[in-house]
Amino acid sequence: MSVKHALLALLEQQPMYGYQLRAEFEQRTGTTWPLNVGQVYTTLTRLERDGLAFADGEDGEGHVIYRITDAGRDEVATWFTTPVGRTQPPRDELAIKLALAVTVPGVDVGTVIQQQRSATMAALQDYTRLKRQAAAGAVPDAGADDGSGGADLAWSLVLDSLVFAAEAEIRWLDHCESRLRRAAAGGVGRRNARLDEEAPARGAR
Amino acid sequence: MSVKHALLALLEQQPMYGYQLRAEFEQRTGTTWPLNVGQVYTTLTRLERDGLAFADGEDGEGHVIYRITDAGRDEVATWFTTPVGRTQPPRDELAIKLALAVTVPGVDVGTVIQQQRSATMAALQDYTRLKRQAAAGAVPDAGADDGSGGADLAWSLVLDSLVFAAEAEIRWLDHCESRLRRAAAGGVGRRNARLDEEAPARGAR
DNA sequence: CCAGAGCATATACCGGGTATACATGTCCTA
DNA sequence: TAGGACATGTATACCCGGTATATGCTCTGG
Repeated sequence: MSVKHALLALLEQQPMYGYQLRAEFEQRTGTTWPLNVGQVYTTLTRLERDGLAFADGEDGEGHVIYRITDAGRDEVATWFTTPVGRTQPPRDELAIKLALAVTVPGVDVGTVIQQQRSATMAALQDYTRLKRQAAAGAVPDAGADDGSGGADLAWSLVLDSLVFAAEAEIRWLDHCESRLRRAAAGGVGRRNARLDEEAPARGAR
Repeated sequence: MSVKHALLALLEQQPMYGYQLRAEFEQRTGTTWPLNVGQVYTTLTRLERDGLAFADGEDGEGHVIYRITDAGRDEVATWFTTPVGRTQPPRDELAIKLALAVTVPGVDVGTVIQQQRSATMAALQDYTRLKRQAAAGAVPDAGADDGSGGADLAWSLVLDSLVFAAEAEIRWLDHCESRLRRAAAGGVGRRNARLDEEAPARGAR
């Protein structure tokens, strides 16, 4: 639901049309999560259906202008005041992959971990390179108002978020490696982590 | 695509029926990501459509047994050997929320951050509590094979992944707070972060 | 005997996300 | 100046992930 609420928050700031909403969104999140235009319009349709926004005619250039409603303003307020994530974290593909790699025989978990670490470290370098670019491109000192409304700061914070997540991923991979080594050395769970055949038939019932 | 590949990996280990696949999946990921049964069957249908698995009659109890194909085995192999995430990381709702909170006037970013930190720390405590339970429930020393096939180890690693992610989130929130404080003190971007009205009209064109 | 619970399969439905169609306007250039 | 490339702008078709629900079945306890 993040796109829906993000669009609502932008509409709260100012009435806008679809294409403009995409531009504003991407100005704040940069190249991280390019927003497909189609999704903007479908989301706007749903927002109108749910009474959170409505198309309010056209401006001078023929753009369909959307406005937020009072219900929409309430929705934005609750979105900002309600923390996210405590219920069900989104499925983590890497965690699922490793959980399967550990339990399914015939998979070399060590290689999976090593390759993933390399890829994540490469991504980390990309992020730091992007951060350098962003720092260079930013206005060194915009006295009163540079017109960006802090969009470059937001984009920088998003980048930091990716960096922190990638670093945590690498730490977790190291942690998995050492735990697997310990398990292989000790008595418990010395199977898997190497290709050993003949899995016992163990159904659910 | 993580569910699709996870089911394929399970089918590579052994032919199974739908309900059994869900049980095997949840045994490895615990209560983290409960898998809806319906998704299993729709995914199986798609797997059959794409030639990665096929329904191979019934077993004694009348269960529809699915088998993996050679193409499916290839798919699993490439899944395990190809790292994940370098292309487009999944949308992070929290990052989007904060990016919007920073750029949209009238939002108290400090409160958003503080509330989120509290919620994340609560989740962190839940995770460590679950880890204690898992450690207590695990077989202390299963000499040869406890029949779980390392499912408890996988579930424990998944939990660790959640812990690492939550810790990184908290670190990022602290980082955001200090950056915002610095921005508020310095010259650049002293707007936002406080409710100041009268946003200048700045459209995309 | 039957009410409820767990097992098992299947389908309807919605939201997220991508690709694509289509139309307009602008700008560059052969 | 005609035309091609390109950005702007809106809209729709389509697939996949995810949830809820319908429908049987078996087993068990009161």
